[in-house]
Amino acid sequence: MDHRERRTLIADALMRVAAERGLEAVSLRHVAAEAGVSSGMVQHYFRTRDEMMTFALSVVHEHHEARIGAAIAALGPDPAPRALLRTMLVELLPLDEARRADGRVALAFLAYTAVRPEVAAGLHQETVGLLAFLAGQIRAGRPADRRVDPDRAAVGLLAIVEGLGVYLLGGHYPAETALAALDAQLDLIMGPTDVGVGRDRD
Amino acid sequence: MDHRERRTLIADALMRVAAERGLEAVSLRHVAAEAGVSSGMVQHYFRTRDEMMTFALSVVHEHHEARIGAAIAALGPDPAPRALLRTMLVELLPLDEARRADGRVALAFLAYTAVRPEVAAGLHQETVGLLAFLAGQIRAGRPADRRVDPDRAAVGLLAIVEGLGVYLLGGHYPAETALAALDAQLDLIMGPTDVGVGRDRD
DNA sequence: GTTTTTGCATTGCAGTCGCAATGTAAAACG
DNA sequence: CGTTTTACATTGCGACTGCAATGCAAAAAC
Repeated sequence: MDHRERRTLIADALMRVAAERGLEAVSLRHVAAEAGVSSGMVQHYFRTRDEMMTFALSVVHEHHEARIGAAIAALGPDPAPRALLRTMLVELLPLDEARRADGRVALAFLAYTAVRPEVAAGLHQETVGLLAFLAGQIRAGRPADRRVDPDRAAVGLLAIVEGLGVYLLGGHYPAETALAALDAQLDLIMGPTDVGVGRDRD
Repeated sequence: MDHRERRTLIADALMRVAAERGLEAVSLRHVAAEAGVSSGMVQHYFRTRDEMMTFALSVVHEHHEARIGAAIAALGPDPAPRALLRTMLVELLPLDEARRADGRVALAFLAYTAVRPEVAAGLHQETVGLLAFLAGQIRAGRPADRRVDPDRAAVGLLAIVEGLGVYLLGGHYPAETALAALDAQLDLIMGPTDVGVGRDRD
């Protein structure tokens, strides 16, 4: 079993602890117990707690990307921009328990990095990439009569998803409300859809 | 000096600690030191740490409402719905250091309550009230030709502000980007404005 | 073979934590 | 007046923290 794999195993345990009891309950001993290993081993793979946290953050990042990639792949080749966007963004919402767990961890890390700006560089990169992709899809799928700036719309769309995620995690709304809001936003940006989205391009 | 006032004083110190070093640095001793009092006094006013946290959360909530109230009051009587909305929502964005500090605390509490659902009831109430107000303003200010559902639009608008706030706190974008996205969203919901309408501040 | 390195486990330590217990001075009260 | 209550301050304790140090068996290198 190689180094990276072990670290990931530990980071997964960290995320389970964080999802259940919050980041402040993440200690070397708790993580070790959750992973079913000795705390010495955790220390062997991460020399400091911060190193462990940073690595776990990168794992969250990978989960994120993997989820998006899988959702896109499941759409088949050449998906309509609107369908692609919706699929991606819905995937980012914490609608089931698995994504809720990831979401709680991500939220906790958000608060964590807000006070440790030096760790947040990776998150920043991810945001920029996502934004560019969203803007591209909006540009491709927006009807000609709409005067929306794709870049601004992308920022707004991503912010909506983030915000909805936060409110969902807080249990402030049910899933349908969030989905309705997301669809309404897509309508606003890309025009209301008829049946058979994006089939009628010329 | 009365009970409530003392508690608020301590809660303010708590928020300063939380804004600078995160909620995990909030301990009885740190808060006491920051407030310039003995830790025994803190304990006298809050029997447990959780009680202190919960009270501080309610103070954050009050700050929030006070800020919004002041912003609205500053607009004078009978403001245009769009201007009112924009003023309110801009006020919620962490654009200066004071609001950034509040925002960091709010974000930390968000992560905190995500794992302690029993504490989050107050936040829920606030959200519901805000949503109803936003929906009312959208309904009042939306041009007749737009087919937007005010309730969904309100959810979206609030989510955008929350999301933008999160990204601003993370330093992922500059203030102008967030403001541009907010204005673009208001354009989408309420129709594009002519030059000079509510576009000229902050 | 021996030696060195690797991969972990165990132990220990200084520091911090929440919180209870206790002390004390002033205020309120009868 | 004495007594009780309030408003703090101080001390202490057991639990927990990150982390260094050390131990130790197996693998790798020589």
